[in-house]
Amino acid sequence: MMGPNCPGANVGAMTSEDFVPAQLRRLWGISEPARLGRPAALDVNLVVAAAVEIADRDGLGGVTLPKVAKSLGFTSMSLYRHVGSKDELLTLMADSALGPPPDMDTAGWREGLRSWAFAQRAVFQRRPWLTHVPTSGPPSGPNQIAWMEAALAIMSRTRLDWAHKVGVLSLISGYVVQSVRQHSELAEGRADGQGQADAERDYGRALVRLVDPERFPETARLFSSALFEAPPPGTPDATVADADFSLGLELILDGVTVRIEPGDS
Amino acid sequence: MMGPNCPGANVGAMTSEDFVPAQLRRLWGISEPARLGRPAALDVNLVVAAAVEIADRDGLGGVTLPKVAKSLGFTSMSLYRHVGSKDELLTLMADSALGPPPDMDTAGWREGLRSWAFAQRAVFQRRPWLTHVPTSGPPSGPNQIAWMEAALAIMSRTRLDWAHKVGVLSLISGYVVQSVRQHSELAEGRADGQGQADAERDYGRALVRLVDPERFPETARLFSSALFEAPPPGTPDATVADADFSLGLELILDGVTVRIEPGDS
DNA sequence: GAGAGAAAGTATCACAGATATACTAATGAG
DNA sequence: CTCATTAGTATATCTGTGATACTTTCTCTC
Repeated sequence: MMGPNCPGANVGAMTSEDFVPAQLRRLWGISEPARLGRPAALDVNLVVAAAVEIADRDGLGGVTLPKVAKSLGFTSMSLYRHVGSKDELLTLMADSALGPPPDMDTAGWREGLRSWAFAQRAVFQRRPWLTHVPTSGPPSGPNQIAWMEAALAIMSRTRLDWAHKVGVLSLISGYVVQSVRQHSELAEGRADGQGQADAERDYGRALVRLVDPERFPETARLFSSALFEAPPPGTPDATVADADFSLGLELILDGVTVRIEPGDS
Repeated sequence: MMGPNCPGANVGAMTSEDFVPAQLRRLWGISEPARLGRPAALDVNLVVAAAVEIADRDGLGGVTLPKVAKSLGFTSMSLYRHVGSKDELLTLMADSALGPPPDMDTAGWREGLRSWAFAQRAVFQRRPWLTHVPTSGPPSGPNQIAWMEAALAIMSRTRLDWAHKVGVLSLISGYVVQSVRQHSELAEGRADGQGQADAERDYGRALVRLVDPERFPETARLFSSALFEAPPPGTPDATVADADFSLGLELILDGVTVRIEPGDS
């Protein structure tokens, strides 16, 4: 799991008071520079930046230790000196690529949460691979925490208790992830081959033949409803996607309202 | 992508009227038995069943073509005769493992959707690997369609339009997936090593030292809130998880209520 | 009642990625 | 200067996907 030569792997050397797992130290960028021995030409941030660049270009699947190393002019094994394992690299990439949250309107909780959700969605849309990074633990990177802080700040004037705040936060952030992932996976699925319109038409045609109206009456009605007819040709995909996203988000916010109702804005 | 020897790979041989992609045919179990040549000892269902069994035991990561083949007493390559690619195998597994939806209370939409969500959650909890199968397209397997039908049936007495029905459905189902995945991934993360309590204590200790109250005031308050103190020792994990799940679900249902409000039950 | 030829299953192979182990190289403390 | 310490490398193993080119075992046709 963890390379035997990782700095900080020798945990016993530290006081239990100072103990912060090596992974967390790397996540927060607090590693002692190591004053002895050969100086490092490489460091965590370099490695992570290179990996992120590759992910941006080729998706998460394109990130392999050999490729990252080559893009830096080193061998694969050199990376283990800095990141412990590929899983850890992914975690580091996720926090780094997430970046800090933008300044946000905190006037009203509803507007605040809405803009938080849209901001996060924008980040994920720019880097869809982020939604595919397996969450290997509770949020612990500095940027993840910063986003969390932003959301909590938005809800701070609210009478919600901590459990509700955390619940709302994870509901919304889960929704954002889920919705971006959905879209990006569908887009990927039809990447090689035909265009979106063709793919949808084929899908529809095939399924209409498979979905027996006796067995699946509602679904059959859905497939023959206007929803699956071609949208007016001028409509950009993004507009449709935004509408879908807003629909769910506003629904959630309505739900939140019910909990906050009697209280302040 | 698709094995060169797949039955049905020779698409040109079919009328365009009959055209249903090979993958869909396998998904719906409608492949002509092939009256010529050597009869098959293996078939899609056998392969999929074996793969599901492995996934149940070892997780999705444990599913590899060699292992599946060996468990059936064949070689890896033989599977390509029946499933086209590993990705397709995953899709087939997902639909098969999902199974048909149980009979459900359709009296009131709210109770209906609630029990739909809990039913789906139960399936996912039983097979957490299901939440990790990449969705390679819109729902198209017979079981996926059946679950969709069930949800649409529940909403059929409602005044929601199709766009809203689909929106609500995907919101809820996304929530279920997200929430089960979250839990299973966290559980996995602490699988090797210490128990849950230890892990959480370590997490808390480490983060408390990293989360500067100046920079992250709300988060710091959260960490020192009662929420992170140990729950009464008798409480089973499942109870806590159920409460978390219900919190989000009821919130969503409240949101749905707002859309249905003036209408029927 | 061959034997053509189609489909099932197999044997090998090439390749790629993760990561352990054992090396060589550079550098500052003493 | 020299040696403990740390950085990066070389090499090798193990595992997984999937390509290519067989051999086997059927049925259908002549």
